[in-house]
Amino acid sequence: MKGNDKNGLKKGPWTPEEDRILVDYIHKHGHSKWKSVPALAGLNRCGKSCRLRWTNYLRPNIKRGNFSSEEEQLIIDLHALMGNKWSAIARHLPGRTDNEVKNLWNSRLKRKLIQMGIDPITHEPLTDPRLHQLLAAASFSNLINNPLDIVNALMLQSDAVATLAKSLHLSHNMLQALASTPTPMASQDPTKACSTSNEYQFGSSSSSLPVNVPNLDTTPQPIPPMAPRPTIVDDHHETNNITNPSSTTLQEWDDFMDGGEASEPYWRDII
DNA sequence: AACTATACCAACCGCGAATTG
DNA sequence: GCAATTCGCGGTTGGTATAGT
Repeated sequence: MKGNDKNGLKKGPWTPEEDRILVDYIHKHGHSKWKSVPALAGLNRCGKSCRLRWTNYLRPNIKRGNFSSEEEQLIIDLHALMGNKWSAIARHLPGRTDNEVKNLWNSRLKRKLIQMGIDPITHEPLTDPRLHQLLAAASFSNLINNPLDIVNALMLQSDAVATLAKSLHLSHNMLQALASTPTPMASQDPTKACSTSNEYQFGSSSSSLPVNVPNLDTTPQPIPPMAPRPTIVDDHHETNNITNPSSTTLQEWDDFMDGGEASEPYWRDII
């Protein structure tokens, strides 16, 4: 039957009635065993489908609607730090699910970064071949319609390439600090290390977003940016910002580097 | 008005980790 | 200690809405 799997379980979109049944059941009995939830609740769904529906849609305190620019910026910052750890990123955005964050990234943020000349995977400036590759893959009609944006992206790149050289220096300092500081943290997954902070702030500039991370219990620790930090700007203002590469937040990275804050002792303190 | 392309989002799938017996 | 089961996560797909031609 269409819409049912081989076990006769229903697949596809949930109906309001199914939602009501699931919510009622979980409110009364909880969900200690997802596998048994559908049978006990009287739903013709698999447990996995119930769990997904609950965590991504029905759970209390889910925040629906558009992401604010602050939330978008935070996702970019966290992605630079954690990579595709959507659940970890979502934990820092109250009311948002990993699925929502992932969808936002794949549908909008990734493209925005590419337009700004930033590699969405590494968060580093795109090299020419990589830029062409991504631009081709993304088929940006708006870029094509506005050749100025391509020029802007390339200008951003030249600005960023200089920054990249400095970031290599930073990496060197980090490695030195790691090598000379025997600590368990050095061998840990940085995402795990991050998730144990109560809060952290990106960069040292005044534009850093204060990131409140609830329900975590260790000492707050400022974490510097791991990569040039692109700032998402409103579409309506994008052109104005981009036409002046020197005014981008890459400058913040420069300041961070030039200020000597990213020296080996700095990283040793962090570690 | 009809068709096509694109963007967005909900849901599914498969895999690895954690838990249980 | 090990196999089976359950859960959580990230990647991907498919449906729908909207914009563009």
